[in-house]
Order: sequence, then structure tokens, then C-alpha cells
Amino acid sequence: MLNQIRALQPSLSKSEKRVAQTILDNPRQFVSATMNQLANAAEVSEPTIVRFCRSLKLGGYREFRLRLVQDLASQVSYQHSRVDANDSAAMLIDKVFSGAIASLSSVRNQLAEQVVDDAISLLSTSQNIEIYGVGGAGIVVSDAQLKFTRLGLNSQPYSDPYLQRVAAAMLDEKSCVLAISNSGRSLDLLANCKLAKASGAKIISITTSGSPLAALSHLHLTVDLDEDEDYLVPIKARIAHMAVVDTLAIGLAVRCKPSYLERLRQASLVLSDKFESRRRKM
Amino acid sequence: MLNQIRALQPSLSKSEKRVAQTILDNPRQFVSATMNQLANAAEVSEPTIVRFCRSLKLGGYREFRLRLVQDLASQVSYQHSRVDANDSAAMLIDKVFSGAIASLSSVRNQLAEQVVDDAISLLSTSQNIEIYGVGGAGIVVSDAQLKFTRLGLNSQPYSDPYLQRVAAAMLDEKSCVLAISNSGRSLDLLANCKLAKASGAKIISITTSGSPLAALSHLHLTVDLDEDEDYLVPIKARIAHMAVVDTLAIGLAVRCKPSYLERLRQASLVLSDKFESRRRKM
DNA sequence: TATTTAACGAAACTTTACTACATTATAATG
DNA sequence: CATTATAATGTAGTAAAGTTTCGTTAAATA
Repeated sequence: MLNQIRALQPSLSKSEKRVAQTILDNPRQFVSATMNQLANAAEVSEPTIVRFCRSLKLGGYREFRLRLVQDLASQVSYQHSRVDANDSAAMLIDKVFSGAIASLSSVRNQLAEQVVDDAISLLSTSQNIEIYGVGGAGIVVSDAQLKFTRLGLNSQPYSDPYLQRVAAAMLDEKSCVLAISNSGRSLDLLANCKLAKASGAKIISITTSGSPLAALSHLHLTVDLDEDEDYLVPIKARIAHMAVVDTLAIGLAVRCKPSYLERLRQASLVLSDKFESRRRKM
Repeated sequence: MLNQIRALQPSLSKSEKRVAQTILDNPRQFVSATMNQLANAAEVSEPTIVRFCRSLKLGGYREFRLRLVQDLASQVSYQHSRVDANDSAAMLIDKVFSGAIASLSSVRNQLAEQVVDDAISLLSTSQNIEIYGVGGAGIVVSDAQLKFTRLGLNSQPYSDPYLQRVAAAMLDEKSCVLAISNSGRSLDLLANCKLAKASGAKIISITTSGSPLAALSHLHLTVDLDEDEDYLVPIKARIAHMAVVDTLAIGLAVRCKPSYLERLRQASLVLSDKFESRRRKM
């Protein structure tokens, strides 16, 4: 739809071109706009709006708005611009969510299928799994631990560098470390992964390509993100890492041990008495 | 949105119930319907349609239709979210990521701007913030705590029901509780939020609409998700909740206290000696 | 059974989308 | 260069959709 407008733009009349430009500048602004509001924004008359809609082979403004809303609701907006102080709540929501969506969809394209496959196999054959991460990644570590435990895997989370160090020294060839870090440059984490490797454990990393952590891993799951502004509150990395972990967990569940599925159902049921009637879950 | 209608259905009047049922029977039929058409289909009058929309906390029919269209448009990708044993790694990746993306994009449409605004104001004026969640939500609680701490807010995370209980009893009018739960039905969490409310604290919830938790909150941030198959490994809820928390955190940062931004830069710098050269971060 | 309260729809009213037509600008032709 | 044809745009009016007001009916309560 927006692409169609862009494509048709050259063939439009001067006023209609202005309408097209106004919409393309900030489409979301117009999801609930009336014809009048759009006309004012583009500084044209209402009939021009109708004619613009007809140029797009649509019945009228009503149909145009319907299409626009559908388009924006399903389509990911890649222009995750930075937030600033006079953004309305609506813009704030939009920027945060489209930023998160954009990074997920970029990571989806980065992930190498083969590596995911290998990682799932390795995890399923390891006798124990240790999950390492420091700082903000600690949250992803807990998340991974929760997921693996639910699958009945033998895993331990370590987000404290000192405990990590102790644990790493104790590993053997049948162990496997899942190391999570956005930068892949945390000194503590690097040292501990080296130690784990020296103990004979396999290292699977979820981190930026080209980082020292990626270099020393046996399997590297790539998560490269734009760095701009994410330092504000780094949600993108967090969410992307969790999605990767989730892919592994679901892969383990459905692929290697279908019996896991049954276990998961039980995990849900066992919690049901902790909830008020009508539904279990979470 | 459709979930919300389902949730509210019991509490509606006879005619409004008929409207709800008519829509739920075949929602797509009404994406471009006028009020009149919907009224005829449900065999009620137009004012009843308006009242129905108001019962959903919407401004009127126009807003209702907007939400419906957004909802149905973003649901398209939910279709292929079910994984099965003979999926290739590529399909696995695709399903996990598009599921996550679809839920983010649906939550983006659900979030009420006004409530986000109010929540940001309330958080910024509260003397202390307590963050509650149990089970899987504990991860989101830690995430929220990390973000709020970075902003220099006075907040405490409680994912243990017993500690929660003790803390809730100690609150006063200047406190505020951020309660996170997908189901909104955890007995422990509900009891503790009631206690906190009785102590005079304000409750902000991130949960499903129509749930008991939503009902007792002063501010309710809606996160309604499809329920099917997420029990496998509930990543969607996790990610959606984190994104909502992120919206609040960024809102607090840019809106209320621009000085926070400076503080954040410092938080990044202070960590730099923990990293190998070339870059700080995470 | 009487009285209050809530639910609902008929009709008036407001806003929004669309149409018909007049006006202006642009291009083409003598 | 003037004249005419053609396209582009806006003004004003109309029809349709959405919303409000208010009276009537049904249900609940005393």
C-alpha cells in the first residue's frame, strides 16, 4: 500500500503528490484521521483526497483508511527513530515497539540454520548445561534456565562471575556452556569461557559476530544489532537473545525429545492450583 | 481486542452480549461495516452499538472499528505459529520470531496511550516503586528493576510471594506497585496486590484485560495474547511485558526527568573497565 | 403492587464522506 | 498572441454515518 503510493507518486498531479508525501512522511498519524484532517495536513481540499484515493484504484477515502490501517498493523515499520522529550505517548509506544520488532526481524535473518541445528543437537546430548551471562544478560540467563528446566534438562544458571569461575573449572567434555552477551567483550565472561573450554566443555555463544566471545566459541549464534541509542535501555538485545534461546528450547522440545512435550503439559498442570479459577497459564 | 470482548461478555447487558457474540462469530465480516450494518446483524439499535463500544472503554464505534481492523490485520501471521516435529531449523526460527513479532505488534495496538501517560506520571511521582510478579514473570520483574535502577528510581523487585507479602504490608500512599502477570490470576500475586492496595499504594498492572488483577488495579496496561501453544514456552508474554516495561522506562527517561539521560550515559561509562577494548555496552 | 432503576430504541442532531459544479491554471492550436 | 480546449483544484451542497437526547419499556427492589 505505502509502496504502491510511492510507486504512483510520480504520475500524480501536484496536489495529489502533496497528499502522497504527507502520508508517507508519517503514515501512523492518519490511521484514525478524517478526510478533513488529512486535507488540512496536506493543504489541499477534500475532493482532492477523494481523487487521490481513486488514483490508487480505491473506492474512496473510507477504503483508503481501511487499507492504511491494515497495512500499518501488519507491516513492520523499520524507521525506529530515537525518542525525544516531546514525543507523545503514542509515538513513544510506537518507537519502542517498532524498534523491538525491527531488531527481531533482523536477527531472524542473521541466524544460521545450520548453527541452530547443531546447537540443538549439542544441547540435547550434553550431560549438563551451564548458562553464563553477566550484567543485563543475567535476565536472559534466568529465562533460559527456566525454559531448560521445564524441558527436564540438567542446567545451571550463573550470572555471578565468581560462581561462574568456580563452575567453569569443574566442567568436563560432556558439558556445554551457553554464553550470552551482547558485546561479547566482558572480561569476566571471556575469562570464564576460556576456562570452561580448557576444562573440555563445548561453548555455544549468543553474541555479536567478530567479538572475542564469538571467536572462542564452538558454535556461534549471531545477534548483531544497531548500537545507536540502545544504551538508553537495552531492550533490543534482551528481546533478541530471548528469542534465540526460545528457538533453541522449542527446537529441543519438538525435535529431539517429543516426550518433552508431555512434560511441558505437566509443568502447566502442576501450577494450576496456584491460580484463580477459569484458567491456568504462565 | 477479541480476547477483551470475550472477557467482558459476561458483564454485558443482553443486547450488548448479542453484539459481542455477533462480532466474535465472524469478526472479519465487520472490518468495513457501518454501525448500521452491525446493528442489523446483531438485531439491535445503533445506540446499543455505541454503548457496547463504550463498555470496551473505547470512544465510540469509529475507534472500535479501528481496533478491530488492527487486530485482525496483525493476526494474519499467527496462523503459522504452531511448530511441529519435522520442521526444519529455518521454519523453527521463522515461527518463533514471527510469533514474537506478531504479538509485539498486536500489543502495540492494544496499549492505551492515556494509561501509559498516567503510568509514567505516577511512577515518576511515587516515592518508592515495588515490582511484583511470580513464576515466569519474575524475569520481567528483574528486567524492570534493572531499568528503573539505571534511571535512579527507588525501586525494589519481589518475585518471591512471601517477601512480596511482607513488603506489601509496609507500603503507604506514596508508594506504587507495578504488578506483572500474564494470566492476572495468580492467587499469591492477587492477595499481595490487595494488601498493597489496602496499605494505600497505587497499583499499576501489566496483564490480561478482564482478569482479577486488572480489575483491582488503578492503572491497567493491557497485554492480551492468544493463548494457544504459548504454554509450550511462553516467550510471547515475556517479550510483550518487557516491551511495555521498556516503554515506561524510556518514557520516564525522556519525559519526566531529562537529567536521567545523563545518568544513563554514566551508567554505561562506569562499566567500561569491565570490557575488552573497542566497545563498552551490556 | 408500587416504585425505582436499568436497558433499549426512536428520533433529532452532528460530523464525515462524497458529488456536482464553478473556477482557475495549463497546454494546445490557429 | 489570442483563443480555445483540457486538466486541476476548490466551493458549496447533499447524502450517509456516527452520536446524543430523551421517552418508553422491561427488570429489579422495596
